[in-house]
Amino acid sequence: MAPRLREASTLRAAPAQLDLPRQEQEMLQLWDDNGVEASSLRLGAEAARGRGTAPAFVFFDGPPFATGLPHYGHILPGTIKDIVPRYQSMRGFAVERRFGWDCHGLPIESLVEDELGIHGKAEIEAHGIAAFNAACRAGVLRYTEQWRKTVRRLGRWVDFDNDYKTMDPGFMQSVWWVFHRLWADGLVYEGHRVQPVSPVLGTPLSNFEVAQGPQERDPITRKDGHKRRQDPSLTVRFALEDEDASLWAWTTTPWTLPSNLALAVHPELDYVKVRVVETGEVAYLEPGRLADYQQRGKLGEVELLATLKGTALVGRPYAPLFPYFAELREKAGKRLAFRVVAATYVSTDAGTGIVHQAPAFGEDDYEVGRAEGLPLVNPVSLQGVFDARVVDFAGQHVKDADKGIMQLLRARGRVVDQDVIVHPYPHCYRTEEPLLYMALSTWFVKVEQLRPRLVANNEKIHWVPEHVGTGRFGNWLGGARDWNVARNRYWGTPIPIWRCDQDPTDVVCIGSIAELEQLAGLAVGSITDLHRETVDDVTFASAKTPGGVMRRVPEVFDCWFESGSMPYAQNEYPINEAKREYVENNLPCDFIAEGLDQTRGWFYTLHVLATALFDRPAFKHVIVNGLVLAEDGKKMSKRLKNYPDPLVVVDEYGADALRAYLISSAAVRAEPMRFSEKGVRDTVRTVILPLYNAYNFLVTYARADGWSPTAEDLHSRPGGALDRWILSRVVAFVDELGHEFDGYALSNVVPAFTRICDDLNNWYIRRGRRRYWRSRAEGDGDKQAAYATLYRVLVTVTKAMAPVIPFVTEWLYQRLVIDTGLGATETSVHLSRWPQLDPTLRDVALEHDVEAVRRAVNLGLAVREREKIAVRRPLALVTIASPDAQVRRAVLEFSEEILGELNIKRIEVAEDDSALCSVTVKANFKVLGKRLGARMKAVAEAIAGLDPAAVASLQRTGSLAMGDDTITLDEVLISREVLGGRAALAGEGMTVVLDTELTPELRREGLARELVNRVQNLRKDAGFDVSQRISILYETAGEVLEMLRDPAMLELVRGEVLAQDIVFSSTTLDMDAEEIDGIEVRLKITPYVG
RNA sequence: GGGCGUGUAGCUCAGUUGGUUAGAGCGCUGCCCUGAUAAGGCAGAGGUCGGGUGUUCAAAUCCCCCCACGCCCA
Repeated sequence: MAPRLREASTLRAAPAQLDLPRQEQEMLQLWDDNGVEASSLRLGAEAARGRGTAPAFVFFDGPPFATGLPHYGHILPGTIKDIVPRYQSMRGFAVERRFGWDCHGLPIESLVEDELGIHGKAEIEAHGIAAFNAACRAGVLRYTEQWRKTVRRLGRWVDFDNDYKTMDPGFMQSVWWVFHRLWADGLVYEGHRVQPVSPVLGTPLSNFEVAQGPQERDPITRKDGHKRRQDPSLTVRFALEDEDASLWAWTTTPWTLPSNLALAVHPELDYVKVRVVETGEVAYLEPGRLADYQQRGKLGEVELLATLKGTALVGRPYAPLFPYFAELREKAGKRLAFRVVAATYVSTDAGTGIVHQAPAFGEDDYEVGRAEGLPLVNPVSLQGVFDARVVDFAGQHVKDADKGIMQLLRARGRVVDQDVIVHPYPHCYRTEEPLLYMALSTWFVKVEQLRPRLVANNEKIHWVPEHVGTGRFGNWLGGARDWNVARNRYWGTPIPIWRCDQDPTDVVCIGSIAELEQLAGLAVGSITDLHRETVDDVTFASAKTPGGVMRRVPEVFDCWFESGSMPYAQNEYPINEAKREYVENNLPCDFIAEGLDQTRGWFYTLHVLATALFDRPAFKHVIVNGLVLAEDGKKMSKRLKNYPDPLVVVDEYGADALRAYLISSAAVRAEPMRFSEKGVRDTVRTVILPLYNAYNFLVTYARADGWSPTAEDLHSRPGGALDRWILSRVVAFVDELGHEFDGYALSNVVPAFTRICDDLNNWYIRRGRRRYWRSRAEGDGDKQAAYATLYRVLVTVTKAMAPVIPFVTEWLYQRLVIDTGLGATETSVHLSRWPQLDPTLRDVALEHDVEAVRRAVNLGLAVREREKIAVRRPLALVTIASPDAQVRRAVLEFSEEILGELNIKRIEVAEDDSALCSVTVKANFKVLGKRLGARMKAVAEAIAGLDPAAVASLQRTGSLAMGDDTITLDEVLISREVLGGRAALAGEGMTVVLDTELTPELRREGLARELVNRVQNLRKDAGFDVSQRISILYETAGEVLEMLRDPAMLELVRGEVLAQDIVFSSTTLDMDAEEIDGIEVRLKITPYVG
């Protein structure tokens, strides 16, 4: 097949100046102008509505909080969330990609509180829930335009127009449906949880809010903690009722003592009964703690009366410190409170080893109380004020009451020791006042009961990396606790539970708007929103309690409950009948991707709800990414400004480079990565430019030759070894890439790409260069094969990489395929199909051959380096010796490449290298160790000491008797070392020897090549086009002058540098002075004007 | 305090079921090549494999302890 030459090429000229960010902007414009993104997204949306023909690949996008700006923590998962759907689209699937917004919750409420200048329950309610929520609604989407801009600029295709918002009534109604289903299945109950309360705000705080509070680094342990504060350190005696002795207990919160209901001991620990010599008091406590009190001078001499295990104390009754709850002492004739209980959390780090229990005021206390059947006594309001039951301190703030409580106890002789302690303690993030922990009523989902199903369903999920699923997530599921889904907040989906004002046990759960309208006697369609300001006022008559009015409980949902409901709620399931089937058919979804921090967040809530509702996992494949840290290894911080703005980075280096950089990092394997701008810059050089350069080469010569690609060029089967080799490599590359994409192993993609670029640029093009320069002979089939193969390789690699680097691949595709009219019907690489190559193009043996050849070349170049012989200087002969027949064949097949790379005239191959090398033999530990075990050491020494004759025999016959053993050839490793005094090197499977003898002819040619080099440098400096013909004026002397008088050499120089004439001149002044082997050469080159 | 992960060259990371002299890319230094490249090639320097024990003929790899860092939980 002859190339069609001398016509104008259909390939557009490459731009003089490469400007990747500008090209990306042009591609964005192109996608907009041609509706490319929209068309890809439309396919997915159609599949979601049950229309369209392509099968659906279902992707769920986790909703970010709409109150922050996008940063690298979003860009990394965003890139992953773009690559996979792009790949699946090219594979022929329709991928719906709806962006989601997490609109509810504390972040926006906090912002609005700041903006309105109001804080806490009382102020918000005074302001009005309707007004407060209106402010949240108005403010929550403030950054959506910036998100859209950033996401678009990064090349992520996602549907913003058809987005979902957790504050949409349809979404919220589905959340109600989800909760109602759980309710109907008996998975919801009302219970208590000990929560931190900010008394000034009068509200419980979330963990998130607690973490916003003051954080100090402990000067000694260097651990981050809460703010340090001074608290009382009080040791109190509790009088036993069955013995004239007391139990000593320690507390830093005297205000919890009025609510004391029990004392806890560790059942396994030893306790002592002692008599204090000074006072005669008999007391129980843990001996190590006793010693501590003595050491600190708090206690004098004691007399040991007995030693006993904690279990021996369990059940013993003591007198209540205060009378307030004394009636709880017994219930139905059985001791209920004021007794010793066992608890394994009791430690000997501080206190007495006997721990005061107030079940309402501590997590551990609460659990112990629950296990022991103790009642829950909480005489403290959310404002931190004692109620009437604590008669002596009623109306006082608990922290203020501490002093009075201590005075009272001291007056009654109950205080063993009073001191102060400085310790870290959580404080309110707004008021900086200490938080109080107290048990509050809330609503729970019974997750503990679901554990076995959660674990079983997790086994169906493909986690990347695997250990997150088996380790972190799996462990978390195995120990999952019941989920507190209620929050005492305002801007959220209200919990749809209505309770009777007469009978608190009379409750109903509402599952839809229609149901509520019907119960409340409202017109169908009259409720158009579900936020608190709308539904809090909806009441109806109790069905059970005559005269009772049903009112909604005040709480809203944890916003994680909403995001976990996203698979159903984004499609308004099950109310929206049009999408019902789609939702049901596509559970679990195919793919999600988020950060490691979502293990307890979105991953978990999706999984819990999918298991509870459908007993299925929520997703099939998940990629978990790690945290993106700043270059200094610290968290990225706006305040520290320790990272560059993403949009600035993109404007400087392009989104492709940023994407390729992120996707190649450890962060796609859930490990933390350090972001560095330099890393992005290097990615331009090592990833983007190699592909562009290969393209640039093709275009340069195709245009010079007037070559244009045809559709056949994408299917031809070239005969030449070099062409067959690169096609084989491309087949391998596409296979590898497809395998990585299919396995969601994105971190391997870019390394595979750089390998194929290396093969293409540094071997295929480099070795094939001259095929493109030859004269424009008609009927030059090899030239056509060269163009066609290079073209095909570029198109294939471009398509294969399109999901990862969508801009430069589109730019190339437009030039390679669309411009040349070969684009079939699609207008974008992203609407084309993933490359599918004929697998018979793969030739593994050929790939091995080229590896051996490249090894031989490297050895040859290393010899030249060592011998200090420049590659420019031709040599006469290279000998490659190898016992491997395959290597020898490969060397002969590619002798032209070897000779060209090494600049040598002739090649010889040899089988026997024994004259060149000494052979050393070593045991192959891996093979032999398995067989010999402990005898390994001795045999290895014997093998190392074998004489050359024995080694030769082993090589010849394949085995050798050694004492009692017989070793075989594959049980040893033979290495070669070139004998001294030769220009040779031995490598894996071969020895390369150079003949360094220089004949006068070789010497002359070397000088000619030097001259060519000087002229080429001048051409480049002058900026001449590669096909520009030139005239040369020169002045020189000696050997160089002699060389130029040799017609053959003159011709060589002329041909290499495209010189029309080479003329000696001693007159021109503005010549460049060069030097070759100490001889001055003065040169002037000018464009040839024919 | 618990769970999970990480610790290997100046930097970013590979390192299979334990097995020869621990590798790659980038960076650095030197040399070289260039009729595409914002390039490329060859070589060199640079490692107590976080520390310590143990198991083994043999440990970066397996056990135990410790240290540091990260995330989540408490």
